[in-house]
Amino acid sequence: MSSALAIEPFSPSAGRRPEKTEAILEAAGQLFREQGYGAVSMDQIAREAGVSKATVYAHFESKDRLFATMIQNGCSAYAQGIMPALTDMEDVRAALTEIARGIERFLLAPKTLGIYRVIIAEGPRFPELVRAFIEGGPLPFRKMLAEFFEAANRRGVLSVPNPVLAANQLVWLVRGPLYLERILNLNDPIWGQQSVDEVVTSAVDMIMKGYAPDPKP
Amino acid sequence: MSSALAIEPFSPSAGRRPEKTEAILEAAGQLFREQGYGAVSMDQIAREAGVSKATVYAHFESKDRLFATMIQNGCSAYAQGIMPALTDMEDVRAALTEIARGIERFLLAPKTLGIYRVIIAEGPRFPELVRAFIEGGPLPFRKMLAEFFEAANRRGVLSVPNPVLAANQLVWLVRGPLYLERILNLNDPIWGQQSVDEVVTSAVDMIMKGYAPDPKP
DNA sequence: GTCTATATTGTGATAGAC
DNA sequence: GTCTATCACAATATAGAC
Repeated sequence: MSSALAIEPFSPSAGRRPEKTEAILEAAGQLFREQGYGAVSMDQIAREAGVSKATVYAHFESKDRLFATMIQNGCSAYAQGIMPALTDMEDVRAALTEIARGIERFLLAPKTLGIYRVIIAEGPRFPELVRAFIEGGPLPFRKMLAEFFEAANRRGVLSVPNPVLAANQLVWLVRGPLYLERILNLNDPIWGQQSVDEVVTSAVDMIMKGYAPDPKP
Repeated sequence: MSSALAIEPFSPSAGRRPEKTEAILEAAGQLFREQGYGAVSMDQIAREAGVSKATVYAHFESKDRLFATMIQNGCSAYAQGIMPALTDMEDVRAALTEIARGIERFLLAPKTLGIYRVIIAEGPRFPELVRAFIEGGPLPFRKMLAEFFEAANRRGVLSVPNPVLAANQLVWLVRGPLYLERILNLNDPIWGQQSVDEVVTSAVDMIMKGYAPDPKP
């Protein structure tokens, strides 16, 4: 219920077994992502982690803090999982396609969506956690993407007046058409007639055409 | 906890005061949208609606059913709120801009986002409710948009190979860049340098360029 | 630190008077 | 139908033995 959450686990990890911390964190992460914060009890987490409830409380001061730590873990994975997408930039279309595939692979993965689901659900109750999440994941990625567009702009291979906006557009051209059915956990597609490949290809196409450099006058 | 939820309130509304039903529904809606399902108690709802808890149970069989009815209410508003966007179609750019503004106005409004927040949060626990939500809101709107693109395609003013995909792209080109900061209830913008007008204008531009008809050979 | 057993508070739901 | 008062239970959190 406290609204001031520190980020780290207990400060001095005196004597606590790191393997148990890990097990608890993993169990909590899976359960929270699958069922949400309110639907998961500390008993379930303890059972799933193979420890007693008292042990959970020995490692994490409260359910809130356990939740916060779990989200932080997800942010690290987030940043690391998508960064290596930017390698070459000779062929813009190829680079964009590579990035788009990275977006699909990571931003629409079940684990990532699980984190989004719970952050969206509990965000209003954990404002500073939301802030940390944004700055640990979406923001650095968006910055990186914007820099890509700026570079392309400087080279004259694209004409991008607002790189930040372009970054968001690329992200959502890929993520958007598949977002609802995935974040809502629907088994069969809502709209039909949209393969992942088509979404990716069309998104890249859209960016290429929308930001094509002006023809020489 | 039951997973089989009928949609309507109690079947025969024998003697129950509709004004109280309305008050309960409104209070529940506001609380659920603001705080989520798990964080809101029946006591709060009763207090906010100005009735006793027993009265709430006289009108709605359970918390689940109250939740379901509230979501259904939102779907009606959803469908009605965005449909009138399609009036003229002489000027495609003007029509698209009109639609884009409608998307911004409705899909990013606090009330709509509140419904999305709670549907995303509790979706896994209420599969048939999610289904009803999709079919009551997003799906008919997407169909309507797809028909617009088909018509534009037939007239030759746009060249749209996959109208359903194009519909999703337009929706998310407008919604995406503003989505995170709004659904997470952030007071100040995350990315900066993105006005609503710029997002709308750029989205329409993107669609126009991406689906411009081929020049005559 | 880790366990079993327990204290305590919250909540969903109901019984009975009017 | 609507209220007050209450039940039954589940969940967070802790005490005390080892």
